[in-house]
Amino acid sequence: MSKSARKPNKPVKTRPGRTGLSRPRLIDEALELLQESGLAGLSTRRLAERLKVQSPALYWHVRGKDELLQLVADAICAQMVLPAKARSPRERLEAIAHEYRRVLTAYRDAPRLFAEQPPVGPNRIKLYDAAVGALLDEGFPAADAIAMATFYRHYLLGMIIEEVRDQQPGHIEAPFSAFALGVELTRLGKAASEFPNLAGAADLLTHMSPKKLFAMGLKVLLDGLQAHLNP
Amino acid sequence: MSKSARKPNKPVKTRPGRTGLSRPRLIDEALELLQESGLAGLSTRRLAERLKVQSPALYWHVRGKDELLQLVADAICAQMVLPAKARSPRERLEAIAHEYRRVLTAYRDAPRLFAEQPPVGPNRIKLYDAAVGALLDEGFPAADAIAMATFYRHYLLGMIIEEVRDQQPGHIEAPFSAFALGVELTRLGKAASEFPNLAGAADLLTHMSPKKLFAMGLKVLLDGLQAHLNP
DNA sequence: ACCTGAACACCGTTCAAGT
DNA sequence: ACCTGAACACCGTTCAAGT
Repeated sequence: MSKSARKPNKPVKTRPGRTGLSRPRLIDEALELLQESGLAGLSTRRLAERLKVQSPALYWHVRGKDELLQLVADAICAQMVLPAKARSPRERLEAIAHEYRRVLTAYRDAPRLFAEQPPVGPNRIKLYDAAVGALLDEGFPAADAIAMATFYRHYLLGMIIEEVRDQQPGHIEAPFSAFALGVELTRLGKAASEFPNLAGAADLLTHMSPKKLFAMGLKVLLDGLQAHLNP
Repeated sequence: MSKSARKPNKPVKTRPGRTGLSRPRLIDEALELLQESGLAGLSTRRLAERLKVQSPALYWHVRGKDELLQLVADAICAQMVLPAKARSPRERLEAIAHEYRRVLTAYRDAPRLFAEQPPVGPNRIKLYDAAVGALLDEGFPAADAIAMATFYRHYLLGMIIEEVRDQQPGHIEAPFSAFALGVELTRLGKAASEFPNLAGAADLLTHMSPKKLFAMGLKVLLDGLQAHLNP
């Protein structure tokens, strides 16, 4: 994947002034840059530098940075293995969810990338289509299936964003991680008595694994869908 | 709120070199700038210009841009009216959700701001505490209540983000709006047959109001929570 | 067709210096 | 204590010009 089409030892000089730039190479290198430097480090200029090209060169292959990011997101999405249609709808929805989580946690800042960029591109649409398909097979009327697929997506994305945020070293400000919540509560100082329900929260959060949390949330969502189906 | 502490006609010259800058004034003006120019337009330099101050001056009152954004988010959060504890837990959760939606849709780019910045600050924590409180009263064990509150938050945020994205004029790329999905499907061209389940989706999405969608998603979530409580 | 050079209009932040 | 001036190290993008 990331080790594709690199220049061989003897550079294939197609023509003078030609650098062998291409959309796939852009995407490939952008993915590596994302892994190394995160979303903030993925700038057009740094990407150009990596490709040994002046940054305006990118704009011949890509409309702008947003399109580049959408292409990167779609490339990440391409790695998800969608479940076979033979399996039950609920199993499919679960499988999609876990694939989503698996792939998005594998790439640095991928959850944020997916949340920021609109779901554009064949692979992201394909994923959406798969979710809608499962919901249709579950028995939802078409309009509901589409709505539910949207909920489903946001739910997953939100949970994965939070899970990943906690993993970032130094990024302990998010008070939904055990440690950070404690920090924030003490930072807010004596007013902490205003938050009676969060008193023991910090401790409790320590004992929950992200994977279990994710599975728990998924179950809540799927049960909610089921309830909507059989009122 | 936004019309507070502005300089009167006769500027109160406290001391030479003193500009009357303060944290509340920063937050106030930042909120207005956000309304006018959106999240991308809310830069430290533009904010300084509005306050008739050199941009480094801000750094005496605020640690950096992130802290500023967190303060802004917390100020927005302060406008939410939390439900009385007398009401039933489910009613409270519904009320919180609708307040969340009401306030976040009132401020430009507020949903994105809330998603990007970690939930730090007294008002955001208070909101979190209120949700956890309702869930505890509903009968959840403490650990579950905290987990559920996290799901709840992400769910709401995700749905509101998508709803607002569609409202932005020109920002029609998100294929979860009726129009944009149609655009994207045709953009992907002949491969559209790969997405059998999305065929009529564009039309269906047209007939769903954001408010109804939001309420529907909320019901799904709350039903899911209920199912978790009574298995 | 594909890329460079130069430029434009921005960013967030630091830090010595002023008052 | 509170702010300015100057500077640093960046951004994304446009556009004429080159090959």
